[in-house]
Amino acid sequence: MNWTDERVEKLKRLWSEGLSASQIAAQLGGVSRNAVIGKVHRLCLPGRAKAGGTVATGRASAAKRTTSAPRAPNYASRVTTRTVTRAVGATMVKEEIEIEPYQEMEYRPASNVVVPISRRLALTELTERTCKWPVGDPLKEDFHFCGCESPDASPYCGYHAKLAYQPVNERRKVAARV
DNA sequence: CCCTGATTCGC
DNA sequence: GCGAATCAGG
Repeated sequence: MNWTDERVEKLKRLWSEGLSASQIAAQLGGVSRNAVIGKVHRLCLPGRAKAGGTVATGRASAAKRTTSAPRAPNYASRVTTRTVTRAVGATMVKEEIEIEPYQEMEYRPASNVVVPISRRLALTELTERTCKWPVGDPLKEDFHFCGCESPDASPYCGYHAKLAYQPVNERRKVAARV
């Protein structure tokens, strides 16, 4: 991939906006985060103030809110927290969300299925262990992938794996020709 | 183990 | 100039 003027400009912009090298690499496409960092140095762009890891974000003050119903006292408060970073226009949004394994306390519908919350990842941001279940219309802007954590080397999270590998189980296979 | 940026050095 | 490998850290 060539460092065209456009790409260099985009690099400068995103870097100044505080995006990480890997995220910039993802947005540019076709380059690694190392390439981005190397380019940043060659351009003599100002490095990150404090080296090593995350730029200071107001994580403490930012979103850490209890979104769901109160837990039953019996359940251990197993709360999965996950840090989601995404670029929204010209702003980096870094928030910590809480995902509770138990959707409801006692009210359990017949089908006890926990629908995962999509992380809305772009194609370039998928990794080995993110769910690659596509969501939405690929031709539209808001197309994205589930992006939830997928166990082992599975291409999908637990929920979407069930969907993916469940051919005709739902109903009794009337026309079972296999 | 996931991630971050920084540096080096062969190409 | 480029970027993978490596280093150093959270």
